[in-house]
Amino acid sequence: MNIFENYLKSILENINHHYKELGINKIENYKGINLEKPPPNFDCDISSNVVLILAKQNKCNPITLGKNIKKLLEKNIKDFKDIEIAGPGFLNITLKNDAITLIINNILKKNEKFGSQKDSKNYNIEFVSANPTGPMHVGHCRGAVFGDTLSNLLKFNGNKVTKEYYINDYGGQITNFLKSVYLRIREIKYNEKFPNDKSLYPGEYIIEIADSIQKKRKSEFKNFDDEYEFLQLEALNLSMKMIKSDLSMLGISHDNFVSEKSVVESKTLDKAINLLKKTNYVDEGYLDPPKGEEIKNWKKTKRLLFKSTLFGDDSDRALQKNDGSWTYFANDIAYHFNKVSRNYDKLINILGADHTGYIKRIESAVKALSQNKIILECKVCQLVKLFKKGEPFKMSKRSGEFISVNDLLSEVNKDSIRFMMLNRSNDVELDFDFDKVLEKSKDNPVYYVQYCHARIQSLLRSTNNTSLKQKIVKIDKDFNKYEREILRKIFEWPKVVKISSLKYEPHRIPFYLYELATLFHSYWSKGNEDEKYKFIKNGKIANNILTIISLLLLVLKNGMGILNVSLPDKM
RNA sequence: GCGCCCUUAGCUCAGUUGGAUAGAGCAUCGGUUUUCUAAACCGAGGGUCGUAGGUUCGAAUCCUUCAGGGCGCGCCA
Repeated sequence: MNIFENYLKSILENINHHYKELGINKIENYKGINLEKPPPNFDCDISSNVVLILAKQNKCNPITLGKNIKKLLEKNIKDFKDIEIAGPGFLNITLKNDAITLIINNILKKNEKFGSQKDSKNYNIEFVSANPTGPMHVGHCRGAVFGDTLSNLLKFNGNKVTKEYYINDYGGQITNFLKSVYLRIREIKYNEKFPNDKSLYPGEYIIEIADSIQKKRKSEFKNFDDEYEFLQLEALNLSMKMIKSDLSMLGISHDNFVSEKSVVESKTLDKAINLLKKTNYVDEGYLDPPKGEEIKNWKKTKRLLFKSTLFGDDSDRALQKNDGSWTYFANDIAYHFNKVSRNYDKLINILGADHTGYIKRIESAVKALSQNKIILECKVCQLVKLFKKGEPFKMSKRSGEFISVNDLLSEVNKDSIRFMMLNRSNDVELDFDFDKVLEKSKDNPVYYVQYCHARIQSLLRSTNNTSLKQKIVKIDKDFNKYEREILRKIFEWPKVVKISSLKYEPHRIPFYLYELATLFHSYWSKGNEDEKYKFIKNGKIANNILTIISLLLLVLKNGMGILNVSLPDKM
């Protein structure tokens, strides 16, 4: 039910049926022709640039062509009440009341499907994938909320989505983490001082993990290597438990957890590398040291490389380390080979800004692994900058000074966090001011949207109105200008959903909902100035307003549903 | 040195895959409540869309140049 698409179709059909009379060629190239909501200062329902595009294609005067097309469409499309030619040649279309009534009824019939795009792809979205070396911090939060909301959005459109978490439970960082736990256990048991070593994790939570493990295992903890396997099992388990609990408090749950360790231990890597060797994407070679910071133990020796320069990357990428063991990237290729073999139509990875440099090679790898059949698209969330009392607040995992999601959630609710994290394009840095979020003031846009819902519920309560489930709406009289503005905004909803999912930009949804709420609050307040705009008269709500309210509730529910932000009845 | 992202009102940011007079919030100033929720509304001021070119009926949007800011550039994960 996208009125813009529907009417665009009939307009173009009409023009193509009568192109000779219009003195133009049949339309072959539709690029750029569109229908949209007119700018606020034009009082009409739809506006289109068809004439401008066609005049260009046919090298004729837009105004003359416009007049002819206007005549044609007014005659042939019965939903159009009136067409005006404005500016350089825009068609500004006003719809008949009957047409509007029909559209509204169609929307109400669609109900929770209103705006859905009828896609049916099978997506895999990998997001969060935070190292299991500690709890989630605020920085992880953005990617988490982004990935989850994008998943909801794609599901809303009828796609199948697998939300995936890749557990980096392998490699040096994990050893350092386990060693830290081990040393904390020694600290607890033998009062040994925890060493001041940069490679270790000093955080407070390590002590908790250590304590819980040493209580569970009867052992002297005399040798790190002897305890390794047990520590690995237990400590990683505890870490993941913390992370999952944090995610769940944010309303996020993944469908699939894939462990790097299990990928490494499987034969996937051999298969993937063999395939890439056969297709000539992997070969032995030498690499020059990188241009940035100098690396001490660089050894220019022959090793297996992935030829990502074939895809436009700056350099080929090493698959083997000095000692011949596989690099992180090699393991990641195996993991993505595993993803490719699971037959998704599209893979999406949500990354933090610090991993931008990694995108080219992994996207290239997926192309190579799937013979260009499957596309991996990486979406980057820029940094979250933390502020406390207007002062920048630095945090680092190394020093253990960071604000965990858990700390945050003990003070701010999930709704505010989610809305705040999404109320900005993923391409720009996000200032996250604790004091502002904690204030629960009207500065916080989530309250503004929620309040819109609460006000509507309050209206319905005070008129004992429970019959909002009406299937067919009858319009008693013309909608007033405020109502028409709200209607036009509501008609725009499918387009917002479409663009958001097309570009993987869920932030458009909170912005849209905010604007919608503004129109409602504004209309509501008209009753303060003028009795005739009061919603409740003689204890009843007029049919037109009831209609508007039904539509608003529908869109609020669908929109906030995608964001997974609640809509309280009372505030 | 290279790659990616950003540069729009005093501040923080939207901007519909090229459209009409570039929009919000915050801040500033002024106004609205015997009332369906003031967590709200209305009004005012505030702009060389970083710079310089180009593409065309038309550019904040596309291309190129330069400048400024951020992130990254491992044979770490």
